[in-house]
Amino acid sequence: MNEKEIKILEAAIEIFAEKGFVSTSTNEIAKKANVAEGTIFRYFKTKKDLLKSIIKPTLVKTIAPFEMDRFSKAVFHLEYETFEDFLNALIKNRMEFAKKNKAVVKIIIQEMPFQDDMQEELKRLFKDKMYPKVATVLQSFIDKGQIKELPIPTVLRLIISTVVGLVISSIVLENTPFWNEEQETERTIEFIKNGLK
Amino acid sequence: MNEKEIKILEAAIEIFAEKGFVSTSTNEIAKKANVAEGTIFRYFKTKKDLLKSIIKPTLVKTIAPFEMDRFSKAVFHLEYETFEDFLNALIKNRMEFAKKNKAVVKIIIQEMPFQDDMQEELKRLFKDKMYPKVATVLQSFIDKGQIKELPIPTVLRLIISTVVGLVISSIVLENTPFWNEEQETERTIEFIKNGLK
Amino acid sequence: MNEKEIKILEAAIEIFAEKGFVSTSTNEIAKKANVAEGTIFRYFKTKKDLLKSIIKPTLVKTIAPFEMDRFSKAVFHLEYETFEDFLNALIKNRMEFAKKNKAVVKIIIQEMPFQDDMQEELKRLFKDKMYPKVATVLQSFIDKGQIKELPIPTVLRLIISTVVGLVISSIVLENTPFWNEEQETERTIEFIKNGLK
Amino acid sequence: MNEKEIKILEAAIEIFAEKGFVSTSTNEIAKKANVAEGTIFRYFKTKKDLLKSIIKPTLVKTIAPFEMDRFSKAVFHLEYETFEDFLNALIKNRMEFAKKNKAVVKIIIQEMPFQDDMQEELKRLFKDKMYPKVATVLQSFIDKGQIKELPIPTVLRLIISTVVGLVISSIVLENTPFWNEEQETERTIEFIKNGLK
DNA sequence: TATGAATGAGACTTCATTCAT
DNA sequence: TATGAATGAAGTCTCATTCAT
Repeated sequence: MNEKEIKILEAAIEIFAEKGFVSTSTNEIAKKANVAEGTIFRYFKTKKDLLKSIIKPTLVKTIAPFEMDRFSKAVFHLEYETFEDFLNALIKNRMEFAKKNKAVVKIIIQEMPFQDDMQEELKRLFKDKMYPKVATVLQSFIDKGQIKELPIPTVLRLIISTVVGLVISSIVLENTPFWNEEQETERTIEFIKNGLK
Repeated sequence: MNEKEIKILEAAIEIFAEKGFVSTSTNEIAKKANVAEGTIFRYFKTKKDLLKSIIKPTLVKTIAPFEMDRFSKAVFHLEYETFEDFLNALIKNRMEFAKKNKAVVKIIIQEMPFQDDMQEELKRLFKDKMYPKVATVLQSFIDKGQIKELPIPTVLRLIISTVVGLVISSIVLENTPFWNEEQETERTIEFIKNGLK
Repeated sequence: MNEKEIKILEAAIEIFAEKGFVSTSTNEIAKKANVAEGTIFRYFKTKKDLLKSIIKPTLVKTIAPFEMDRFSKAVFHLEYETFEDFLNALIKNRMEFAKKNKAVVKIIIQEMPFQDDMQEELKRLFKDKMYPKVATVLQSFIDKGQIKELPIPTVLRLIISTVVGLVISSIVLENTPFWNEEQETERTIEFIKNGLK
Repeated sequence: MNEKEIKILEAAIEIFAEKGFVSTSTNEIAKKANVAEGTIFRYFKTKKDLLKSIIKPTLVKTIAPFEMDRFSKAVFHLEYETFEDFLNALIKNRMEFAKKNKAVVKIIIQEMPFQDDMQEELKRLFKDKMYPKVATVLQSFIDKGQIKELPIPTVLRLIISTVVGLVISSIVLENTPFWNEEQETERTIEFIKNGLK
């Protein structure tokens, strides 16, 4: 990927995250990226296209691990004897990812509700790639009696709510004296584990 | 409040929720409200002002109960012997409110990150009106041994994450066969209760 | 029709005729019309729309007479004993119209080849409204032996070519010493009459 | 002439004819010609220059014959006893040329009204090279009594109108069942001949 | 010689806001 | 009080042209 293209993407990510997609002008992006406004449109057909080019890779990388072997080994390998080990691996991995991609994650959360086409894609990715694998693993823990007998979607909802809450808190409170990330992560894992026991 | 003013607010709420604040034109609002575009600016100095007029009352109503006696009686009265009873009252009350104000809640969630002045106000409201009361109640449950020894902010974060997740699921999945609200509410309460035990 | 709307139309007609549709900027039109650029778009949704609003009425007025009674009386009434009388009425009437609408006629001739939708409409108008009536009249002159036995489309092509040539010459050479309109019109009528005898 | 230059010219002719000069982008031409956009500007200083390079040779070739010996022999040689023979030679020759250069002829007709410099050149060519020769020939037919006593410009206007009408019809209706070229050419010659008798 | 990335002027269009009625 | 025509700033995007490679 071209150097200017990268600079444009970086500038766009930063400003989109700060002011939102619609409130960001291409002129502003160009200035921050140190390119001419026209240059943006050489690399991205439209402004919307630029947004997609930002969101899609991160979306894919968010979901993708669930279908890859290495991650499977890291997170979903059934050798994990306990639900707690699984939660540990899952949360730490996703937390790290979210913090590395803080700005893009913010953009995704904020713009997704207005981007119907991307919503569709996200749903598809989730249903086809992520859900089946996660469901299998969770079911195995239910079978082993480590999680209470609940519908998988309910279990998933509760886990996701809590983890997303953790991620957002971590992003918002990062670098404040109120936030001890390791400790809060431990507590969150404990909370979920007990909540589902 | 004038009839036209109400019609403008209603129209704005509906469109803001659907398309977002920036992507909604005052012309569109005027048409839906059946008033002239100029009329909007008679009641609301600017478009941003209209947004504030929508968000603020709901924000206040979201927080206000925590300082009012009747709600205090309903939710925070220390006569609640158990944490479960408290959670029950809290969640059901907030769920009902969120669903009654679905559109405005959506607007608040989506626009708040970009409205620094309102963020400030929200923080103030939270810190001054809501947090002290909630903290007291939660502390009382900790003292009684119904909740684990954890910092109040952590407890609050975990509860709020889970409840917000419930509210969003309820709004998104409302009227689909996948969603049995009463059941999911019960399960969520159970989850929090056990998670914090 | 509003005064500003008229001023915009007049300005657009003048500049379109001079520089062509694509080479005319809305900014230029606005300046000539003494309105703000945005005002143009209150009255005409797009620039293309403005073009249509210019072309269509003239197109209709060009064709319309052929279906109206008063003009029929003037041009097509079968009381015209001779083909020459008919030609006289036709040519003088159309010449006058073309000169009154010089600029718009120029625009139509120049832009029509690139406006597929209008071409379609023109074809329809011609086939449904104009051709049938003209064909009837021409046939009657053939039957009376005043015109040679030729296919109607051929007759029409020859007449139209010659008349359009006259109109263009008249527009181009107007106000030059080389042009004596009355004389040239007479000669053209004579030319057609003899050519088809 | 370089191979790339030719490919550029060919591509430009095709697209100019289809979409018009202003609506054609150099990028589009480059793609169709299979060259880089910059290459266009190596051979033609500006886009306008490219247009001129297309129009000029055809314009010259349109006029040139009138000053060349071989054509003079073919068309203007005074050995032609009759006006009809002359018309025959003229029309068939010009029809063939127009059809061979259909696209460029279309471009000339459409762009000439907006290109003042080329208009000037065309006028000059016409006045200096074409008119004198044609006038001489036409005068000879008038003298022989084969054409009515009319001013030469008028005669020329009537002939040109009719022939241009024939050429356009031929281009537009080419390959439709409505068009029998040979027949229509004969009828047109007959029309002019009788019209001027 | 040929390329094509980069430019920035300028195109069309939208929209919050004003103000005469 | 209510209107809606008018504004013009600002937005997205296109394109002929340049220039380093």
